[in-house]
Amino acid sequence: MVRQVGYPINQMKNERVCIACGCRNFYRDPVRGESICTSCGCVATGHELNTGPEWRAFSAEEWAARARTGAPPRLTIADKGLSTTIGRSYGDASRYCTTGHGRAAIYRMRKWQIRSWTHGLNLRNLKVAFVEMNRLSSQLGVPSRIKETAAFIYRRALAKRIVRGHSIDGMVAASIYLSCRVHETPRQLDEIAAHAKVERKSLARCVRLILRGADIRAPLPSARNFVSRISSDLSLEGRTVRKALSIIAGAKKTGITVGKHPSGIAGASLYIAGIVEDDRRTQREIANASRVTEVTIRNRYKDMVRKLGIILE
DNA sequence: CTTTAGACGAAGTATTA
DNA sequence: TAATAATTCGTCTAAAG
Repeated sequence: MVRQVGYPINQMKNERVCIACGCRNFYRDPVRGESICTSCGCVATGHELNTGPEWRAFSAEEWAARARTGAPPRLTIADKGLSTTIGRSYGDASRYCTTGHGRAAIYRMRKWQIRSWTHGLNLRNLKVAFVEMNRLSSQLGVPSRIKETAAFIYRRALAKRIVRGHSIDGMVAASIYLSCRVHETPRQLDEIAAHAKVERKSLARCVRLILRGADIRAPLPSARNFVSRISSDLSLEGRTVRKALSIIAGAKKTGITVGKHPSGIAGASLYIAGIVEDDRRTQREIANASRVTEVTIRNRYKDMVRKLGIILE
């Protein structure tokens, strides 16, 4: 279950062609609802986000329960309205994982879900947790698809007895953080901690606990995932974005990115790309948008320029 | 005055003994 | 558990534009 939640079918089918270069390689930024062409860097405001439900249903009754035409999910029926149920048919809506590993994974998912249902104690915990999850999600502006995954992660953590002895709020925040990573639109710990009811430090501890104990595989945040957010904050040109992405790709090949802060890499790449493409921003601007310090931007960009042999001006 | 460069120690993280 | 290495961050100083 490397990717237990895929994009909805209708989004996958809804492939679009870049107006500028004709390719189909869009990098989506659901936070802003924009798609950015990875070939030419042009930004297309995404209609696809609203063409269908952002959530995924694991079963037919789930689909019916979630449809927006009905009453909004109520917390008083937390075991129905807000819970994610995995149906018995093996195979999920995005048609991944229909045999072998995936099948076993879905079986495991289902087992843990049922286990967490049946404990009445957990229900009370879930009610409290979902209140915070809704609050934090809307404050952070995460799409509901990510919120659903976060709920799933939290339920699993609860089922595996990881929450016990730690603050619910911290675990909720950690679930959202991990969910963002699963969906390849990572947020930074600081960003989430700023709106959560816990310190960054304990949030990080919760994240580690879940990662270790709950068998959640969230890909490490990649610098690429931060580029679109930073660049649109700074209104950088498309060609600059594209340049930055190619710098990142080059840097990854040489292996100088491992162990470094991804948004630092992203910021430094955009800084370099800005100079190269004559679409320059100051280190301070880049640092603010990247949510790292100027020092980090400097160190990273010096490193990249030296190791990649980029000539500036 | 603003931007950039670089040095220092503090703090948090990951790995190893 | 303790020690170690590598990293980011905040602050400070200095130079260049």
